Amino acid sequence: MKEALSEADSPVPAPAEVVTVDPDDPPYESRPRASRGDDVPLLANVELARIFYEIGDMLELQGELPFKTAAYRRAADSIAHSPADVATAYRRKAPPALSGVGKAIADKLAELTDTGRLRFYERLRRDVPPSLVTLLAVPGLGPRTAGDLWRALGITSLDELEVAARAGRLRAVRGISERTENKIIDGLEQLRKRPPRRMRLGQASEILERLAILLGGVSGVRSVVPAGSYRRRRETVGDLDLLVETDRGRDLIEALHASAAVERVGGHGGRLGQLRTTVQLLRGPQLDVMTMPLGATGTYLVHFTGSADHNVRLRELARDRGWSLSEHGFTRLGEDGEALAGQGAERRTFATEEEVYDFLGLPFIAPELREDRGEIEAAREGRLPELVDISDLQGDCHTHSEWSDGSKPIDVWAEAARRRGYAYQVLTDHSHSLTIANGLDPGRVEQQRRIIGELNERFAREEAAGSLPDGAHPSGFRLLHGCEMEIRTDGRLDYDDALLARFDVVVASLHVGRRQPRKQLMERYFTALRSPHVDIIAHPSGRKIGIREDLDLDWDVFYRTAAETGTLLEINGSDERLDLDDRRIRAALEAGCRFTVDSDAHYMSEWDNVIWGIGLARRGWLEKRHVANTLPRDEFLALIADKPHRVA
DNA sequence: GCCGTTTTCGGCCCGACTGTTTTCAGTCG
Repeated sequence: MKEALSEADSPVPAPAEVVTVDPDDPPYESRPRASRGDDVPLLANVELARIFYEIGDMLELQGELPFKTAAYRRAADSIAHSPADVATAYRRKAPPALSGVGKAIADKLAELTDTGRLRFYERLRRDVPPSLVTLLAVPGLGPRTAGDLWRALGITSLDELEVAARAGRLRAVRGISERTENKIIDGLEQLRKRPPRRMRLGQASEILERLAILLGGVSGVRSVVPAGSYRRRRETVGDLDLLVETDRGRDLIEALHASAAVERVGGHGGRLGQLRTTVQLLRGPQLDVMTMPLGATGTYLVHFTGSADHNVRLRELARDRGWSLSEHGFTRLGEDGEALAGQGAERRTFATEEEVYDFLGLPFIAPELREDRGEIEAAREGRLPELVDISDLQGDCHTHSEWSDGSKPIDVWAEAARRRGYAYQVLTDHSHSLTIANGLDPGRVEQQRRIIGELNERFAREEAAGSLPDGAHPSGFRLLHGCEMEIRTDGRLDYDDALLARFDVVVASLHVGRRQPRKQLMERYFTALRSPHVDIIAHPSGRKIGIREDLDLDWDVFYRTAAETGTLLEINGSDERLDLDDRRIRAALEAGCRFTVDSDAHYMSEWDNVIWGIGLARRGWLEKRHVANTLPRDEFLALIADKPHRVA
């Protein structure tokens, strides 16, 4: 079940920081619960989830029943992915219905939010050394063996493990040979050398495209499909997965192994005409390649796209209908509930994913939704969203020219955007207080406006004369004058109202003073949200994945204020931002917010960031009507002009 | 520990690979 662990979205503080045990504090049992209450800090969903993941790990190390440990992890998944703020809801005595959370875990959640502590968890941490959990990161070392090593040799940390392994002491434990011992030493070295790092979507895409061209050229190959978390558009990608439809699997595997892109061949095997191999790419990630039989790719695509949790649900559904589901297809279950084996077994395979879902009585579920976050129920009840699509975008509301920190002159952007087929693009150079990005003072804003006006006049003349460039939008193109206005540390906006009123679109954001306390940050955002001129808040959380943490905000209040004032929230498609993230998009949607999906392009190559933005929007269950820049130009401008503009 | 238009008890997802072992358990995706 490392699978479930690695799927946890973002790192959270070490548990030691979450549950504080003060030696001078009277023991919990002696304090009446009511005396704690509101001064207990509320834990974020990821922090709560982390505790339950860890409980699952520790129980497993203790040798607890697998179903019990799995139950804790399922509950942790549910908490981590809940759009509601779980701790706040519990504090308000209105716990949300979370699948996998029954009485026992609900009680633990109540205790945690009420007192900031969990006695069960504290006891476990006394019984099972918390550092033992770190052993599970060693490739090939699972909870069973780690628990055995701890009980037999008292090993509780990576350092102790290494010392014992090098001294040849591990093989004293039953089930561990010299060979296994060496494998553990290898695993430890791998762990040191290559810390597990997930790739950004853009990096994954580049590698996958190259490989798809390589493999697509091998004879017998009919299609190459990237699968796994990349296809689901998770915000970062670990290993890469490629599915190849071919009847000449051996040729394919040989071609891959012979490629200069491959540093090391891990392993390969397969059966039922389906082959697979794992390779280490040169200066790159690990790649799994699986072949699919011609014309029967449906269950393979479903299986290797995942997520693990989604697949579990599908297999349960299959089971209910008397079938066992695997990547190879459906197999009829016998009287005893076991899949029938051998020649006589009834098997079903399908050419497409649509047919696989149909066989299970479900409509097609888009890859971005396959996380077991309610999509199965929604599919069953016919209320899956009609997801927004990249082809719905009519314009981009966040781009930079060389006037601030972008790369090209204004007219070059405008011409290229026109040929790209957009109906509009908003030029949003930085405002003057952001001097590091060469922000524009009011004088330069006026100059910019004149240039944009002249360009648009020329476009209008050309359209009237019927001379549109190749690829142009049928309704023509206009460059809209906007800005990315800094919300200053003292809470003031960077331009005055008179100047702001003259922009077509005002995007506000916050780059400096990120470490201010929550109250101050919220005040700054309130000023922008309540301004009649601010249309969009760009990259609201301010995070950079793996580099910079989120701003400390009261998110529920933020969403509510955005919805009330009709301020749009940006989904920034830059693959190092991806901000808002999918969980926040869903929460904001429930609060009644509306969105834009933007590239934040500084270079033209970054225009395609909207692909990741749309992926994220789809993971957040957004439909076309929720995304403002899917509107035709006139409607978009009317919406912007008329704030508030809430979703009906 | 969770969960139920076949159940409040008895189930709970699938297959491949690996290693240690003579028939299976642990790990992984």
